[in-house]
Amino acid sequence: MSVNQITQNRAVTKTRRIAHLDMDAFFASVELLRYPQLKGLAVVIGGGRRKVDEIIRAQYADLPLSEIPASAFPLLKDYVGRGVITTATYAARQFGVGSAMGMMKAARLAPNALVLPVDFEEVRKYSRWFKSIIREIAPQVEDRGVDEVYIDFTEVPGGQREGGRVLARLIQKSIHEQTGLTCSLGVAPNKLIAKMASEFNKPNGISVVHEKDVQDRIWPLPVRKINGIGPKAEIKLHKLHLMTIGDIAAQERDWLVDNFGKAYGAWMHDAAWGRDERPVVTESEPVSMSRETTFERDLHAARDRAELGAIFTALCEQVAADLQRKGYVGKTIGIKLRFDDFQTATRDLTIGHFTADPKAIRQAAGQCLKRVDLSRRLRLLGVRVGRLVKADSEENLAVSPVNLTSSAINSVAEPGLEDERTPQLF
DNA sequence: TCTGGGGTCCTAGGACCC
DNA sequence: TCTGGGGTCCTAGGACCC
Repeated sequence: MSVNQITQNRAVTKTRRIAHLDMDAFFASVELLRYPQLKGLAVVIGGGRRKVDEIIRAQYADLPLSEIPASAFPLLKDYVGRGVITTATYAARQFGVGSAMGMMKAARLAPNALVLPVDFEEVRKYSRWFKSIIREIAPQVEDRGVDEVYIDFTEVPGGQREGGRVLARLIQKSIHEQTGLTCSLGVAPNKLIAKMASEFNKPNGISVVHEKDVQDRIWPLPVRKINGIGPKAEIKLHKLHLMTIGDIAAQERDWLVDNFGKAYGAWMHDAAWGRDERPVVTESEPVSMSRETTFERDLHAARDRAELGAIFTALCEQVAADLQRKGYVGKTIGIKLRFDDFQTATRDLTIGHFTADPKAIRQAAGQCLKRVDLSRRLRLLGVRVGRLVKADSEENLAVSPVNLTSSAINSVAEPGLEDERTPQLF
């Protein structure tokens, strides 16, 4: 038997061990590194674009950040404007405030909590940092946004010890020693269970779940704990008197299919039984890029024409800049509108060639906008570019006769976008 | 006083082609 | 003149996630 065969045979006997790692109150914890004097206080991160902390820093320019008194920070009750909470510290969560809650509602629950705006640059810096620490220990890492990853422990030396707990401890300790941040991990046979397990001992906890534990530890949980069952599915499940994951598991697969559709019903049945074969995906290409903004006040297409037009153009320029910076081009240009009643509309248009050009995007987006009834006031406007390929890919560089034809047609069919004779806004 | 911004994936109908 | 089925692309909306 060759060495290869031996290692292969050994690999076959290994149990799949997947970890889910979730940073604890990530956005807030990053701010607390800067302002340690706020540790233990109710702090909320979120809200609008105003740089509250820059004002504070300017006021106390002579003091190090860590010596600015806590009393200098703005209170939630004094907050004005739109926006939601991104993260609340555990002290703030005691008041019932949490992620995605509107700022105004949060202000009623925790008026004396402190508010800080999101510092995306700082957050992204720490995000890259903690992920690089993980990759040095266990290379198979799947990105799930700024503050979460899945990690495949299966083939990592020591990844099987105590079901993965030893490696989880090492990662947790390394991240804390180097960044000062804490995280929680769940280790399980697959991503679905690992994701649930990482919540079991939050914050700064580790939880190991085996296949045989599904009945005891997963089935008692509410249906909403399954990653993929959201508010709508939860309501429907409750109407059918299914409250826990075990309740779903007790149903016939066909019954779930009848009630939730072929794909979703079957998936739900598998999920309730803890079955999930999805691999840890370490690399992926973006499908779309977008920019959107909610206005300070609702705007009307006719009455606020100039303001809206400027915002629209700026959004197109931002998406174009994002595409160019990251080296992508796309051929489906789309817009998103949210009206004052929160109804949302989207329109898109696939053009004959790939582009990352702000003017081309602006033109196509303008065409989309013409197809929407703009009598209602708007609270949000967005621009998206989809069907992306790499700018240096063959698909983009190959100029096919089809491409030539459609762009020629476009340029003939649509003369001057900002034509004087068509005084419509867009 | 409601409800951010950036994404992915799925569904379903119609167009169009073979 | 009537009658097919399959495959792919496009578009709009919606659920869900971080």
